[in-house]
Amino acid sequence: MKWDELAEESCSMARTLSVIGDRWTLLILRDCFLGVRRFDAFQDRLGVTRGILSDRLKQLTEAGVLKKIAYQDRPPRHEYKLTAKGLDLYPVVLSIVHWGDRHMAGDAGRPVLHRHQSCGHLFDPVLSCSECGDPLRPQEVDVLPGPGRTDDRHLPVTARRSG
Amino acid sequence: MKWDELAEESCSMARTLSVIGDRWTLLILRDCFLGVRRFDAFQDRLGVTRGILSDRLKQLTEAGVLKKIAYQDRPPRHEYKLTAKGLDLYPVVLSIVHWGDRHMAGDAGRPVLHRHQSCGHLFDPVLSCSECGDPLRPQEVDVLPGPGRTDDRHLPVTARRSG
DNA sequence: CTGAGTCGGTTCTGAAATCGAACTTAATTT
DNA sequence: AAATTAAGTTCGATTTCAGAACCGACTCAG
Repeated sequence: MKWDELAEESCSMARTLSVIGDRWTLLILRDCFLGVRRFDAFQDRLGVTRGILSDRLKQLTEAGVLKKIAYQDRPPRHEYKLTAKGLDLYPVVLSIVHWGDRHMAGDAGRPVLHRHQSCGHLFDPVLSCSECGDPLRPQEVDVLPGPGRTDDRHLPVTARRSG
Repeated sequence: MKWDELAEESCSMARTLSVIGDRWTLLILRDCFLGVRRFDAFQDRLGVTRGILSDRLKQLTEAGVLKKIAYQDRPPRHEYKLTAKGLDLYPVVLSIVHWGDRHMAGDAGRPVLHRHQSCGHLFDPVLSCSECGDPLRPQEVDVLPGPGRTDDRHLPVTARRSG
């Protein structure tokens, strides 16, 4: 399967991965959320080759996750900023960071801490139910066919016993 | 930068991506959460080549995300199951799916729906603060150096003005 | 007891992606 | 005039991936 075929799958995960399912892309997004905006700044921080960086920034821009904003005209220069669509990736990024904090931090502890401005506390992110507010656990979630389903390859195995 | 170097970075995101930062790995994990357990079942559902699948399952097992469990002896056969460490990736997987639901679903709507058993409602996942319970927004989160930090390449740009 | 099928892989070759380094273009600074 | 900055592009060498065939241990049907 190729990257552009991924986007056609009847699965929201596959479609999302067609945009962000690459390690450099996700590291670029991490830096975006940390306030990095310029080509050379990404390159210095990430250590990625310029060719790859150029390609990934173009893809993210075409996908509507980043937008190019000019900050001077002669010579033309611009910076990359997260769109609303890109800002919506915050839960993805923070969930990934949090798993690393819990399971990949060495004895020295986690490399960064997060503080919630509105309550003032250091916190961990928790994924919870929009309806009742309780934390979500995989055993307590049913996966059902939705209106946009075109095949049942991505339903749970327990829901496909008829075939 | 190579994959094994990623694991040494002073950044929880980079460390996590050294384990799951690959599109096939994440699709394998999606299927794990949907109840897929066996090599050929993964191969049928994903359309991945057997060589890649073999490699990724080995990596996930070595990383402690999956464990091999024998279900018969002659010939030796086993299945792959999520460990506790693997189950902790649920917020990552669900956040990715949810972003796809919001931003990549076509006119037909999302391919699958999620129902929370304990409250009975169809829901969206929300990332919230462990301390006050409010939804987290990137503008309201401060990133601070933690005890395990070994350099400041992964701090926000605003926290590095001294250098 | 032969032949097909199952399961969990490995091996092979050509195609594609990535790496590192150098080069380009337009403008400013020394 | 020469160096520097910013945002890329280009190029050859290396690495990874895709697609297909093959393998080994066993079971089952005839």
